[in-house]
Amino acid sequence: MTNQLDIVFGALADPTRRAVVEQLTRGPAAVSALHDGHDMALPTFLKHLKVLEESGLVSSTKKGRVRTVHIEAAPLRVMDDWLKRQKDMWEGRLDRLARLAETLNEEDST
Amino acid sequence: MTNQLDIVFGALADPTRRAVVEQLTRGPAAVSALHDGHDMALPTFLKHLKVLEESGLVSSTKKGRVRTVHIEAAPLRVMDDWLKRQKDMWEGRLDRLARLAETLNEEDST
DNA sequence: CCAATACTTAGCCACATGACTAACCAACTC
DNA sequence: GAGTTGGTTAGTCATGTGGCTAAGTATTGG
Repeated sequence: MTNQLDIVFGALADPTRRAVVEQLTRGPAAVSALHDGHDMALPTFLKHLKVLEESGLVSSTKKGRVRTVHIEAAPLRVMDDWLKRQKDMWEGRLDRLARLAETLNEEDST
Repeated sequence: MTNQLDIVFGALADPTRRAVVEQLTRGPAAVSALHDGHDMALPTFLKHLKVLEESGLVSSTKKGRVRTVHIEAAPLRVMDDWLKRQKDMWEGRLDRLARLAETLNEEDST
């Protein structure tokens, strides 16, 4: 039962990978350009890219010897939806509590 | 450089822990109540709770022998902000691209 | 006070993850 | 066509993660 959310949240639970996503929101980039500024060996970096790609957060195409990577919006939306659901449920509960408190208050003063 | 986002995303990259968060949006609950329905040994489950608590997503208080767990909104907001930033940047870029395309089109037809 | 309840601690194990080096392949460039 | 550039594959290693059992502590109910 390995949910897509597992993989997407997991992919973003790493500063290198989040940095790549942030960078890609400014436009597609080649692997080596993305690698610049990250102080780690290229194969290590490539593994991070692979994790991102398998999560669906990113896709890539190769032309000649250059692989270009671009961001994909869908998984971000899936996460956003999940977060929104939790927020709505939580706030709904707070509302109900507030109403309940008021009801009790009224009964108290009558 | 271990960011809070690392820990929060990491905490939610597990179905058991997400289920706990979902359950807690419906109100606080005792450890054993949360454990019900999760097919794993209690110590294992407790480790998940510890991860959630260390991420700040959840806090708990003990009264007598019962520990009650409640959700905390702040970390969810931090994540939401990060996601929103990415979305805004990404959509901003798409807008700029669209404008650019139009400009090129005009130049094309003049 | 004895037993059941509700965690808690300790210790073990298998597998996943993030890092590295070394060596390789495939395309441009001169 | 020889060398450089851009990426890939393979293999190793240390540490982290998620699971377990067994045994312990501290309330609470009878």
